[in-house]
Amino acid sequence: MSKVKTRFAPSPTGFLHIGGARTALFNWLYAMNKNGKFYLRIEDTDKARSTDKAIKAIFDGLEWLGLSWEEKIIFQSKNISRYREVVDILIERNKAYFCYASENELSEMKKFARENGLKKTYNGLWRDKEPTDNEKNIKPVVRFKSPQVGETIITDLVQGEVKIKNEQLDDMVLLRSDGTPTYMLSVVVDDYDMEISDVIRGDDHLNNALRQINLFHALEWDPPNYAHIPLIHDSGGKKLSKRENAVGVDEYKKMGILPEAMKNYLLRLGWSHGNDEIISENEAINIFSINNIGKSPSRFDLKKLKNINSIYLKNMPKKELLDLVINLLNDSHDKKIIEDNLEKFKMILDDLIERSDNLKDLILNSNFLFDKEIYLNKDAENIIENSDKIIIKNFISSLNNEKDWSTKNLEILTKSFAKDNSLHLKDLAMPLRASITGNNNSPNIFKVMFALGKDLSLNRLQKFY
RNA sequence: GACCCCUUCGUCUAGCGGUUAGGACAACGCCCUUUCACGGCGUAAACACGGGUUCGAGUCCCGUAGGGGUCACCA
Repeated sequence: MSKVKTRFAPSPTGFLHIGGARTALFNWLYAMNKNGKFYLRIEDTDKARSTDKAIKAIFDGLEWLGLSWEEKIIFQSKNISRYREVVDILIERNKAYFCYASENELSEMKKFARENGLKKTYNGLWRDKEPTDNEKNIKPVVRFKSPQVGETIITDLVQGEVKIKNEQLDDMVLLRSDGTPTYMLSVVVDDYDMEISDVIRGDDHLNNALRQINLFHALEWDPPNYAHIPLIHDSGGKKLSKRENAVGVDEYKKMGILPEAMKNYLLRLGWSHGNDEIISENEAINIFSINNIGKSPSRFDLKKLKNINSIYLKNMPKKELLDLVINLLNDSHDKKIIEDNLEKFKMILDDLIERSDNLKDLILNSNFLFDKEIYLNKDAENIIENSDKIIIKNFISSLNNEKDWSTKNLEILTKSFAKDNSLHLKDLAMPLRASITGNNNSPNIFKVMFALGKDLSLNRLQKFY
C-alpha cells in the first residue's frame, strides 16, 4: 500500500479561517492516523491577491494549533514552468487548445447561458478554430478540451458517488493570457507531483473535483481519493461572516481560547466518534477516520467552544497555565507589578480558573490583584452605599486587632461577628468584597483577603469606610 | 436560473430495518453557597413533509419543501 500524503492548500489572501483550520486539522489527523505525511501548499498563483503577510498568518495559525507540516512547503508561484510543461503535453495530445475569445464575446456567452438556463458558460467557440492573422495579435488563453458526452463520476469518501453529465462542463481556462496557470491546472499538477493520496477539503470544491478528475484522465494520471467535507456556517446557518463571528483563528487566540480546546471543538464539528466529547490529541489521532465525517453542514457555536475551553483550562498543568497567563499579563501590566504579586496570584489561581472559561476573563477577574487603584463597578458601589457604615467600621477595627490572618480564621471571625450583631454573613462579606475587589463577584473573599495580606486589605477597606 | 450536495432536540451529534430515539452545549428548576462560578440532581426539547418498499422505517427508494454550494483569465 502506498503511503498516505495529505495537504492543506490555502490561498494566502488573509488570515487562517476557522473553516480552513478544520480542513487542515482533518488532513493532519488523517495523515497522522495513517502514519503518513502532511504537507502545506501555498496556492499563490493569483499574484494580485496573495500577500506575504497572509502567508505568515497561515503559518502562525497552524503553528498555534500545533499542526506540524512537512518541511518542504510548495509555493505554486514557483512552479509556473512545470504547469506550462503540462499544458504543452495537453496541447500535443489535442486535449487543450488556444482560445482567442474577447472579453465581450465571453460576457455575451455568459449572458446567453444565464438566459437559457445553462450551467455551462463558455460555448467551445475556439475548440477547432484557427485564428486569423488579426486575431493572432490577441494573447490567447489555453482551455481544456472537456469531454462533451457521457458523464463524470467521482466516488467521494464523504459524499459518496457524485455524477454530472459532461455536457454541463465547459472548457475551463488552464493558462491565462499572461501565461500564468489557473487554480484548476495547478491543483491537479501539484496533487500529482506531490503524490497526494487523499484530498480532504471543503465541499465548495465538490463541483471542481468533477472537472479536475477529467484533467487527470486526459493526462493519464491516477487521481487521488477525494473527501469533500461540509462547510461550517454561522449560528444562522449562513456562511461564516465577519459581522457575526470571529472567523480568523488568531481572534480566538486573543479571546483566550486554548489551541487544544479549539482543536477539540473543531474536531467535533462535522466529525464524531460515538458520544465522545473531550478527545485528546493522541486519542484523536488514533480514532480519526473519514468514515465518521458527517454530510451536513454544521453551525459554529461559541458557547460550546467556551465550554470545552473551560474544561481544558481546568485540566491544564498549573505551570503551563501560569506561563501563559504571565505572558498575557505582560501585555497589560508592567513586569515589576506582575512579579510582586505572583505569589498572591498563585494562591487564588484555582479559584480564578473555576470562574473563567477563557484566559482573557481569567486575567480580567484578577485585576484587583494587579491594578494599583481599585475601581468600583456599579454593583460594588451600590453594595457599599447600602451597607451599614457604622457596623462595618466596627468590624474593620476588630479585624485590625486580629493577629491570625488566615483564610479559615477570617471566615470564623466574620461569621461570629455577624452572629453577634444579628447580621447575615453576606451583610459583611459583600461590603468586604466590594471594597477590596471593586466588584460584586470574586473568588472566596476570605481567601482573597489572605492573599492580599492584612495591610492591603485593611487599606482598601478604609478607603470606603 | 442551471447543476451538485444536504435535512434527528435551539446547537453539535449517536443511530447504520425492530431503541421508552442516547449523549454533549445552551435553556430552565432544585441542592450546595457570603457573591459569581464550579459541582450534584432534575425538567423541557428532535427524526422537514408526502408517497412507496417491508410483518416492521429515523434508518432503504421516489417526490415536495427548505437550506447550502458551484457556475471567473479567484482559489
